[in-house]
Amino acid sequence: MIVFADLLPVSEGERKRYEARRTKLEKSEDEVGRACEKFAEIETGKLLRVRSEFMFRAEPAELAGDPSDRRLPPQQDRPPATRLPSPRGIALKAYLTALFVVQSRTPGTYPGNTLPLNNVDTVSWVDLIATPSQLSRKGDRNYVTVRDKKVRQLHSALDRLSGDAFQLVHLPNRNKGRGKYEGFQLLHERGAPYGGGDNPDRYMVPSDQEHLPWLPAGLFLNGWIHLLEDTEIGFLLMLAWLHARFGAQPVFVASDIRLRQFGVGKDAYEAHRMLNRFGLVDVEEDPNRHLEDSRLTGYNEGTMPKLHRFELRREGFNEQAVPKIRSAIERRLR
DNA sequence: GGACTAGTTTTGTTACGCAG
DNA sequence: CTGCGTAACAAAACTAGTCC
Repeated sequence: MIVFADLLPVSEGERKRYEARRTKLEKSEDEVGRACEKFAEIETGKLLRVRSEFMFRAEPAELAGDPSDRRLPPQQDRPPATRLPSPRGIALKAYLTALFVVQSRTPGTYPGNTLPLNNVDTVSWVDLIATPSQLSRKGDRNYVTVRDKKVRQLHSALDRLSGDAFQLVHLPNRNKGRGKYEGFQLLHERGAPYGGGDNPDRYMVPSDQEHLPWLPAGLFLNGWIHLLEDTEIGFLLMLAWLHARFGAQPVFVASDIRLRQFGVGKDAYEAHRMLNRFGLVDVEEDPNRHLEDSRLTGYNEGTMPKLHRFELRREGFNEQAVPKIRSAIERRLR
């Protein structure tokens, strides 16, 4: 694959970011492989379908302060897909993973949760996640295993997902002395209402008639979910929504909609470059971008915007994430 | 106005050890 | 298995530039 950005020299900061990412890849690698094997042992959906409310809010969020700042609306005003990301949390990944697993059930039903959280005798939720966690030991005893760390990360993610701020998960055993996370139940993708209040609906497997944004099963089966950053997943979900709305053609978003309805800020928007390197997104520059006219007229006038256009490369997910990401990084650092 | 880059600050999860 | 306090840390968020 030819990536023209590869011809530009690598700056020091960029080199550092790529090296950090490679280190993380190396730490995660084995776990990713194991998770892929476990996915193969259970029933999952044929692809990941996500209801619109998860990544898009129909009613644009208010922007505080000077609108020309192009700042993101505050966390609580963004849709779940862009509110969930956190420095080292796995809440977004855990929720999407649960959706994917549960979508193997009959459409139109409220799916039960049949997997244990952590049981060595059978495939468990903890087997389906992979993180860069390493075995740590003090002297030669008293060590914390990778599995223990993953269980904690999962607990923390479920705490966050079930909190008032999100309401994407219900913990029926919350008040039990032990096993408070066992049997967690999914709630509707909209999560907590923007104005406050409760999310009353349990998660229902979408019917085949519902026309929903979707991502390929390879996101999970080939290990991408563990290795993409939350911002990159958020960007992919935005593209999936745009394709659901506008069909299989290059899509673009005006910044006002990107910020107020998708909650995708400048940094998350930059994710497109990495995703392009990984072969997951095609990027097309607007041919009219360098027109003399520097004044921008409204997007609704049918004028050509000077925006990049994107297209999901869904076939990209058919590749194994680990070697693909590694080669993209190597190619850049060479 | 938008794409893009670099550098800095903020954020809040995670790691960790230990205790119950 | 669960809870707690602390510190480390990575990613997000922000600031401030350039260029067209």
